[in-house]
Amino acid sequence: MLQITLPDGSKREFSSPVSIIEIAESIGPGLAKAALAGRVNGTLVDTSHTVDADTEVAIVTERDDDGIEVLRHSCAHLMAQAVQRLFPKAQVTIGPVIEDGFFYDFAFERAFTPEDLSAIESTMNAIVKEDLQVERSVLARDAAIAMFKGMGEDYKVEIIKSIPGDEDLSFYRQGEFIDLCRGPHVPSTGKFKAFKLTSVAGAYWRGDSANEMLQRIHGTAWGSKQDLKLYLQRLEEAEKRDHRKLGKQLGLFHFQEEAPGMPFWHPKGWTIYQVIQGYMKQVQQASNYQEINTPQLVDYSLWEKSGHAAKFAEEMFSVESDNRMYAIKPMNCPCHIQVFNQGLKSYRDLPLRLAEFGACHRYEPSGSMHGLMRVRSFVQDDGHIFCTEDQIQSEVADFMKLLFAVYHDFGFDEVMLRLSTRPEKRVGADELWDVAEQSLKDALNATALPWELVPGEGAFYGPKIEYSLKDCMGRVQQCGTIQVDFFTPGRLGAYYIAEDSSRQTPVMLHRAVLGSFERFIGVLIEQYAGAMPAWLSPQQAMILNITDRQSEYCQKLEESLKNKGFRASSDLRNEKIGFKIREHTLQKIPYLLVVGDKEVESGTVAVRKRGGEDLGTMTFDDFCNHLSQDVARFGRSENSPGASH
RNA sequence: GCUCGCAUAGCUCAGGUGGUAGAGCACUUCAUUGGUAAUGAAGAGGUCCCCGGUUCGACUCCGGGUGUGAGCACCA
Repeated sequence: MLQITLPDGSKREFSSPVSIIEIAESIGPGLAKAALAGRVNGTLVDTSHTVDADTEVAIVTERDDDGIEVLRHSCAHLMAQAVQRLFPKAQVTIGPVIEDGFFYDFAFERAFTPEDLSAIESTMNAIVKEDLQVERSVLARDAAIAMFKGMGEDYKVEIIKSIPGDEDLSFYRQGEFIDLCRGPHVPSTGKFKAFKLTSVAGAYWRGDSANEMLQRIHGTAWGSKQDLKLYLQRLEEAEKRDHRKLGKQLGLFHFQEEAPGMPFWHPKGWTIYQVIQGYMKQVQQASNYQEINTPQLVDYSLWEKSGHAAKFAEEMFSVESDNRMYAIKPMNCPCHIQVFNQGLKSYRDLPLRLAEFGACHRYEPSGSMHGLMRVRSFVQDDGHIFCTEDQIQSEVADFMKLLFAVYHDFGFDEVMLRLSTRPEKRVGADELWDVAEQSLKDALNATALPWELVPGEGAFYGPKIEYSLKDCMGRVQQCGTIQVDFFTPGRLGAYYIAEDSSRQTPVMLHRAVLGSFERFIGVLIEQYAGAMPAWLSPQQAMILNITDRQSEYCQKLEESLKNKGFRASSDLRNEKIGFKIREHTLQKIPYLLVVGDKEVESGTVAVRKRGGEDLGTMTFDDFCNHLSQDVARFGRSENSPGASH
């Protein structure tokens, strides 16, 4: 007797070993039809999987996240099958599930075209109609290699050879198509209801740019047509929030051919920039940073000493003048050490915190540039803390507190934390790396927040914590960072006099909260879809007259608002009020003040918000109070607690 | 940097088998002074990204650049 426990706690008995699909059938034909996979003691399996012991079993359908995942993975196989039907010469490589979809990489003599994509999609639909059974089988490594060799699938052979161990490998066959795969997969190709191929692009074999380029086809798959539609709508919405598009529409900045990757900031965009910078100045002052400023051009020899030239020469802009080579600074740290080095430092001076809104230039690879998110000229809210080893812990903790308070003010409460550890190419002794990595781990664990370990991704001089926000397309944008560096200060001759009057090398913490103003503003634009919170809005209030009779009154209002420190202007054009409201609403100005004869007479303003909400008529003072409160709230949501700094 | 695509008015975009181009919005002028998302009329506006080649003739075809988009690689 076999006892199966279902997720609701109910138990079913079977007289002999039983498959997942049979269990589903015993519950109901509807469930059997919907079954995509099973979960046995938490492990996902095919519906054909046989259970031969007392255990917990769940039937996985499209309503399960796991079910969708299986569906997407199987959809990648479906696509590969279609590709090989249409293009028998195409070789398959890998086809994993990703967020919202899947991709599959093919080796083919030419690139796939959009026309190819629709042909592939049609063939996929045909295969769905054929409702082919998906069958799992197991082969020994040697047999598997022989099989793929016979099929001319060189990449699969290479994949198998690179799989460690010598266990047997599982395969999935549907019709004429067979693929190496761990599974599980849907029971038949008839299970797909909603999928779409979205794009084709190049991708390197094994993610290595030294290798040949494959053709990657991206697709998305969902449990229902409705879900697919919602997903496509979500993509469209995200596109409308694209900061590049909004930057143009709202007149914030532009790029042009003569300065690739270097933004030209317009008055409105620069206002946002300046407000953020002013805010950061205050925050850093309150946290005992001292602001400095260092040169834009520095002799190349300094970058050689620091080790940057050896690693980043290709990405540095340089200038020759009077037979001397300068680099346009790609980063600020070596310069900050020069400031530290002026005058003899005592242990009593530590921790010494230097901050700079440092303009940097890097020759980023052309294909990596992306609006404001990745640029060649940018300004970091950079800071370096010179301290002793004992002080690392508390400095990192203080920095994290500062960072979360700032993000909270900007309306970001979800932050992704990652710890990147020693890379292959690095400087310094491993014992020091041990200390540096451990201190960051301790700091992360002290927060009780989840964090991800990314081995090998640290800077060449030290490990780092990265703080990332998501942009509207779901792309993760790294903003803040803190890095522990035991090496650069020593390379550049920094030292302090310790208690025992010995010379000691300080530890340097590199840190940035926003990362760069450029990227952070890009993320903000997308977060708010261009409708910046009042404190950041380039224009906070626009005064609109209805006829020329109110012009003088409007100008007085504008002046009063400006005197109170608000960013206000008036639109006195001879246009209808509906026209002006439309225009300024599209420009996402938070408050529109409508003034007609009635308002002039009573000394009031009629207040309309950019979302269309009518706050009614109020006195000028009441409006000023309202706006003040809105500005003081920063980007924090209405009911969230106040700032902690 | 790599693969593929794209580049036409200030903006968003049409367009043509190779005979130098159009719309809407914006802009300018005139009329209109209108109470919460587009008043009407007229006018002006283009080296069709750049450099070569083919051709009687190139915005269109070919080659090479540059910029840009998606993805990959890179990211101090």
